[in-house]
Amino acid sequence: MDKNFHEAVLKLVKQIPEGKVTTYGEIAREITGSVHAARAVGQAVATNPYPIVVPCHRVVRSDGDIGGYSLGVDKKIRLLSAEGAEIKGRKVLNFEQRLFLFDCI
DNA sequence: CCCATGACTAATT
DNA sequence: AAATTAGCCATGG
Repeated sequence: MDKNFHEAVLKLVKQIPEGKVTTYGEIAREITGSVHAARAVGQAVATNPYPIVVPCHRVVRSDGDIGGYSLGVDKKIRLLSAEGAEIKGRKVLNFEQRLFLFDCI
């Protein structure tokens, strides 16, 4: 198995500071260089790594939508709210402002 | 190698 | 603003 991709994703996700979020596209661009690899990124985290150990709940969609979560979207919203991120329905408020970008993409 | 699937994205209608 | 289409990538059967 080539865990390289999976591991790379987890590594980046772990770097997301509390209260901040990032998008699947950014992670994809950081690893593969293609923003369209976002699906692959989704697959990587969807296989349920270590919940909470890896803050996968800080990964949202490019348009500010929550996206999904292994433990349920509700749990994701809960966690984000607990970190100070306001959630409206399925969207993150001021999401672009809380967006955490990796070192010079 | 081919096919189907998914926590995606961008563009179009 | 919501729904559809098309593109792109890794994984598993």
